Amino acid sequence: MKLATWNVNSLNVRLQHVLDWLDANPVDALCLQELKLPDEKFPAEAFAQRGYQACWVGQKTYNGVAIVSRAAGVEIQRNMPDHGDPQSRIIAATLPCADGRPLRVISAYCPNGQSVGSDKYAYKLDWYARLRDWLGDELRRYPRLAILGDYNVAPADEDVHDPAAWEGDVLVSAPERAAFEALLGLGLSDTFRQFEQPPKAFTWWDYRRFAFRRNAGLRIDHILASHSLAPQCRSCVVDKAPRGWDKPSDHAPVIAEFAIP
DNA sequence: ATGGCGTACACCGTACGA
Repeated sequence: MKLATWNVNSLNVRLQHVLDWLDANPVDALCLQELKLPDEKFPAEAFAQRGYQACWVGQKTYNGVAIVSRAAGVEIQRNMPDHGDPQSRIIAATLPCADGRPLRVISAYCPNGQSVGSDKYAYKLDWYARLRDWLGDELRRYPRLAILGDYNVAPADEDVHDPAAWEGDVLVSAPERAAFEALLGLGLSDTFRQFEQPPKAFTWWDYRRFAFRRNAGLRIDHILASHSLAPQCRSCVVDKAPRGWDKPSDHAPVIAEFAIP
């Protein structure tokens, strides 16, 4: 069972990249973020032609998340319940597994936060607190759970190309890292760190200043697995290739493989 | 200190991302 996540920075612009990537990487489920399109513009037919189902929650211009999967998802949850928040950042679905135990998959686009101390930063921390509360409920209902997405947090200095330059800045500030750690405290594992990894492994590189060429990136896209799923994780890797394609997303996909049927 | 690049909407400059 292979699960992947990719912030595509507009599915309108990146659809061909996603389809090409799926042809080469036929994962069981791909979580997408930053669709930047309304529900009625989601290209469900393009995925169906390749044997993929999808569920999504869109939004004009901003945000928007989806789960594209071989098997149809059930118990689909769009946004956190009682969220009272117009931003489309969460979708969850239950996928069947051959061993009869369901797998809960969540695609998450966590807020960026703009700058420390801004209104958007306060929204980010509040959103993380709501995510933690709701995830606690989800974990009780679905012990086998994976939450994949763009967390907009680099958890540790080794996830930052230049920790001194980024010190205290948005994406690495102590309150943001604490909010991320609080998710792990629910009983989730950062699957990437379950394995030996090359140094300077990142998932996002700024479009400006040749950041990708200089590998001046951050690791902000993560695959978290519950304690009943994490021991089955066999690998977690970043696929840097699409970041080098023509007109790329600024994020690269992350893929985790699990030893479940 | 700023903007640098890309996307969306459409006010063809401004908001936003990370």
